[in-house]
Amino acid sequence: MQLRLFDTLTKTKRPFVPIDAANVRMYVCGPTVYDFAHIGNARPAIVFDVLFRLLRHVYGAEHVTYVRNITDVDDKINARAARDYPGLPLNEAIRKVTEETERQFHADVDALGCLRPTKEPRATEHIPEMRAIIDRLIAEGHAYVEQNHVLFAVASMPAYGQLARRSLDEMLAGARVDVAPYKRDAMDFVLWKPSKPGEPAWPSPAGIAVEGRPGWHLECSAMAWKHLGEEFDIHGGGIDLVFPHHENEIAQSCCAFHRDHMARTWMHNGFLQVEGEKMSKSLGNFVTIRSLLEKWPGDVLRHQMLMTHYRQPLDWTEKRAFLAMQELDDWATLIQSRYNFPFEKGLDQPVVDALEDDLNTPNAITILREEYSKAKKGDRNALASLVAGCKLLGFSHLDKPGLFRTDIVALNVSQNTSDLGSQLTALRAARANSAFEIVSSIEAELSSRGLTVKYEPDYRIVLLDGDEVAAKDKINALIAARTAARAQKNWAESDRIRDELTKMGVVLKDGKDDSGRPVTTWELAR
RNA sequence: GGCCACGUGGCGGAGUGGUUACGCAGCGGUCUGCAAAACCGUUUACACCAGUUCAAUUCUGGUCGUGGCCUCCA
Repeated sequence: MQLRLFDTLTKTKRPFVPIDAANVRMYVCGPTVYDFAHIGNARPAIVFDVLFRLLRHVYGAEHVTYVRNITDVDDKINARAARDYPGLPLNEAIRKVTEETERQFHADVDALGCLRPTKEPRATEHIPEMRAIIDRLIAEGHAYVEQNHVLFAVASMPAYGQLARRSLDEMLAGARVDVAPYKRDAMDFVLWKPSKPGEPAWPSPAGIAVEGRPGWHLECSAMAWKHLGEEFDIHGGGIDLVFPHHENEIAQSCCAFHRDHMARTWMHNGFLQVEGEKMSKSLGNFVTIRSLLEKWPGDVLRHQMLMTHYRQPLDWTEKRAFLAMQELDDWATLIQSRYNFPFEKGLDQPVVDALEDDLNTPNAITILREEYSKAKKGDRNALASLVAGCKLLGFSHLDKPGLFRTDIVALNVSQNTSDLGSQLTALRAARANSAFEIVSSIEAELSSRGLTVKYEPDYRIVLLDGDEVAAKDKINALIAARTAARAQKNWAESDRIRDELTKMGVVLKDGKDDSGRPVTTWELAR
């Protein structure tokens, strides 16, 4: 099957043909580094990571270049720097803010299982490229200088508005913003603007006396040009970037380089809501990736994202996260019990086919469910396909036992085990993400309740309010007593013992071994 | 106000001009002393109204609802 992608510019799903199959080039708009990334930011990171993995699979890992920029010059960064480091010179404070935020961003997307892009250019390292683009645009009448600003003249580009599918007339009719006095046309946008005193500043283009800094849209044109060339294959980002950001990138790059296209394919992921509401600071539901990673393993958040097609709207809910965790837990439990890592054969073509159909991850997951079902019945090939498919989708912790499971042993029945469940979930996620401060704080709280946390070699976490060996002995003794009672058909005693174990958080499963003899196994309640 | 998406069974979520999506939950069954687990089977759907068509959940128009962009928020 041939890779097909939906292109926002033409609004069609069509075969993807790279300009150069030996170097497939993709650009995705990255974060502006001034604050923790929120769950909405996680969506493009994960979506385009899957595309990156797919492209690497199809064209070879060494034949794909994925560039995701870091915007490190921005008004909000300046404001944050001034707020957080009032004592420092602004430029130094800005550096602290951007470095810290970038570090945090990387930790977050790493935990979500995203591969690092091939290149992560920073805007401030591409001022010469931006200046070069500005010079070209001015020389050719696509941009003009006015009151120390450089502005792009949208009237100079007939195709302006093509991506967003709105004409200049429509935009002017719908405009709700006062037009800045230095603009010739209401829709003209800033390529360069003067810096305020103390702000980051670079020498301005000819005709401007004061130093200045670039406009946001220009940064991406410059970085894409530098690292991917004048024209490349795929440009991605959130759907809210279509206008004006991507529209303006197209205007800048196409006019500067005399190209009909900046990118051959434009891809946009749908918007994300949280618990049915728009995420906003004013509503108090601004959810950071970091805060979710304290409760859920990164793979669970990834699975939850991929359950929905990337172009659909997605509602992030706790309930859905739980579904995602339950399914991954089932898969991981099966894989760990039967699979010898690192065995990496058996990638299932239907999974690849699903992804090649405009990144249809929900269908890919459906196929993995079929493989899971077959693997449960002993099909080794299906098991290998499940593992390989999970790997292609970027699930990175399915080989770590117990990662998704909550294990409780509360020997003292007075403990409230339902509360312990959420504590253990948080503890497990924190360990998975190396958030050791959080681990310590949870351990301390549990300790204050007289509970000891034990980390089993098989990654299970066991909570004890007594001696561990004694706990297991007690469980085994109770099971043995129950087995004896059952042998004598003393059902009352058998059920009494089972109830006692249930109160301890131990769930019994009666089965038979290979030779047909009755065997009772137990697991800890979820 | 202008432009653009989305609206599928209890929940999540694909897809298609006529044919079982799938997962969770539910229900029934098998197995179990009972229960749990496991396995098998299975009910419920395409927001509303009109149109095109032999046939529409799928195409077209309208209505309602939700959301996005037009304010350097993915």
